[in-house]
Amino acid sequence: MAVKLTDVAQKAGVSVTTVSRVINNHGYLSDKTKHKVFTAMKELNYQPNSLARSLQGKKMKLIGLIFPEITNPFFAELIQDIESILFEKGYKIILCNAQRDKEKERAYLKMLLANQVDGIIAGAHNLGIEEYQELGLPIVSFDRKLSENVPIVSCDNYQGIKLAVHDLIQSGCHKIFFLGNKQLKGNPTDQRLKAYLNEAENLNFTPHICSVAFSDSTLLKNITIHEMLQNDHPDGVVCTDDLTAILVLQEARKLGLKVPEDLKVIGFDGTKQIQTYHSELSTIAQPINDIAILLVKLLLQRISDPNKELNKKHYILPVKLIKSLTTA
Amino acid sequence: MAVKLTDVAQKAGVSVTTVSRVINNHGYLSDKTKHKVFTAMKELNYQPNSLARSLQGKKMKLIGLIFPEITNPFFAELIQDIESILFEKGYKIILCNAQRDKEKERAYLKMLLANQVDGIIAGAHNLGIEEYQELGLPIVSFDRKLSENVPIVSCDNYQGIKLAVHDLIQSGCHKIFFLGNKQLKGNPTDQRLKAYLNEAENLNFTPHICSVAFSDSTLLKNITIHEMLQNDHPDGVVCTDDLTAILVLQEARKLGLKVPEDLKVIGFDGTKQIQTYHSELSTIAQPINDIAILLVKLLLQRISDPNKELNKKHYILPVKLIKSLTTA
DNA sequence: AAATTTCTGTCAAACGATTGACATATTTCA
DNA sequence: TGAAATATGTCAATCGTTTGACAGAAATTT
Repeated sequence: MAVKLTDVAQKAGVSVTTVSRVINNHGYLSDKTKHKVFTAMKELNYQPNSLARSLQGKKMKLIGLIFPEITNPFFAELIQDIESILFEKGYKIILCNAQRDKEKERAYLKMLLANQVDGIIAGAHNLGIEEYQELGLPIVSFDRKLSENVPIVSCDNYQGIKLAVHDLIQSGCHKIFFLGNKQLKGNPTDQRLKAYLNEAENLNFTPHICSVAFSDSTLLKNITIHEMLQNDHPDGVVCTDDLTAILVLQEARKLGLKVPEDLKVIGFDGTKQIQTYHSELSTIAQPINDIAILLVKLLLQRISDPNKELNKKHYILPVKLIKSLTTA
Repeated sequence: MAVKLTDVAQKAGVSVTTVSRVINNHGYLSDKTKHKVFTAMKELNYQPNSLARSLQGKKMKLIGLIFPEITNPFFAELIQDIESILFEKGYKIILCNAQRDKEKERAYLKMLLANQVDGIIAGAHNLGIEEYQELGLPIVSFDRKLSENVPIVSCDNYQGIKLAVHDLIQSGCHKIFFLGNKQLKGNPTDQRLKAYLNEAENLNFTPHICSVAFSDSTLLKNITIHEMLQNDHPDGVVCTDDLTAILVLQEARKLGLKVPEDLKVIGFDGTKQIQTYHSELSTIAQPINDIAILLVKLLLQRISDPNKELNKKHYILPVKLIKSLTTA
């Protein structure tokens, strides 16, 4: 059985109350007793039972993370950063993999509630707004509108695509395609398509949208991309994520298209991983670490002061164009 | 405040005991009462407090996962698979990112203990054996020897490298380098180097080891790889992971070496991600999903029957050679 | 020496749920 | 009709920890 308060008390030769007082630094305590208790705790390798503590109203120091997947390098890096920052602050994370599955996401929300998490960072894309509203828990969201009183953090999606389009135009492209999700759902990522359409108008080129859903299989995406390249002959493609952009590069290679001479591709996300292992890809880089820092900061703020009005609903962080060395 | 048992009882017009009995299906219960209670639970969106339950000796249904990083696609896919399987069985995971940091790993172990996890799946590489021994918790390990009574799951590391070496020889290579970690620490992955050395002897070629640590930075790895390619002119390289193998491909390209004509490279891991986005890479594929299934199965066995003797200490799963289309 | 401050202990209630003991009511079926 | 089975309720203890009330003891100040 695990070591408990009474064991420590016995070992230190004091009462349980005293041990509890030492741990919580509560009331008068002599250095001698404190020392006795601390050494006893160390010797027994005592860990206070978080569960029992939290029943007393103490914080669990537990945060739920809900993301659609972790194998996507963007989410992996974001999650890793969030985890590191939270660890520094004494929080642990329960990782939830919503997998584009509404039911799973719903089940996860219940579970997080049952486990008394202190708050949730939500980045999944499935559920309607309602379920999040009635949780009564501090929540912050990434790139997703959940409810009026859930702050959103996202990168400057609009500026990102604008940068991408301008870069392609400046590189001499004339037939620029937008490759990504076409559906608008009121989320910040909608700005990507909007930016493309606006810039098409501003810069006077005809918009071409090739629709692939984030959730489409690689196979399906490849077919769509293949058709686009073969039938429509774009000379520039703006993609809404790096992985899809790489598929475009691969299909282009198969078709014997020369990159960047015949075709220029720009991705979106700019993870360290893609930049390291696919440095041939130009991309719009999201400030992943800053996003992580801000998400955590906002969440901890809301945890410590849940009723405070939001000073801001939507935090938009700047993006950066990273040009590939081969395209330069 | 969160809904609790008393609220449900009040709503359903029964006693708390009855509600608890309904939830735990304990004793005699009429369908009518069950129904009343269930509807009350739904209407109030009641979630039993896991913490309070676990104080009663109930399982938390929580598993701690300790891995060195999650941005590596291999770990990302393994973690994702483990998570999915555990979710199906009603378990959640606390994700711990040990980050090659001994202190962080130690802190995590304490934290998992304090949070009353039911068991741990360990894949990190930092700590000495001692700390894991005295946890008094069901543990299973991936690719790592932790203690006599912690079962290990790994792929057939030996066979993997053997397959790789044979393939290179059959493809006509004469100067085959081993690129990976040189230190032997008594872990299953040591078999990779061992297999290489053995096969060098069996197949009569001189072994060349180029040492890069798993934890080296990409920059450092690149320098080492660059020097190896430029100074030693290998015609085949066996890598102990796919990411390093890709670095070799990239450096080779920079040096103007033709792959596979001048140089053949084989990686190790075979993640879906690398296979999708670097299909030019031959690799030894680990059966990630099977590893996940087995890890979970063994852990749950140990949780349900902690004192049962292990029938086996080390489970070795078969690997598969995946040849790239370009090399074929 | 008396008053005050500091320290430690005992005791008990609370957190939310579980569960056994026990009582009582209702139903079932010999 | 009466015994047995079924159904529900009351009450209290328990899990490990926190915390307030209260009581003394020891140390410090006046």
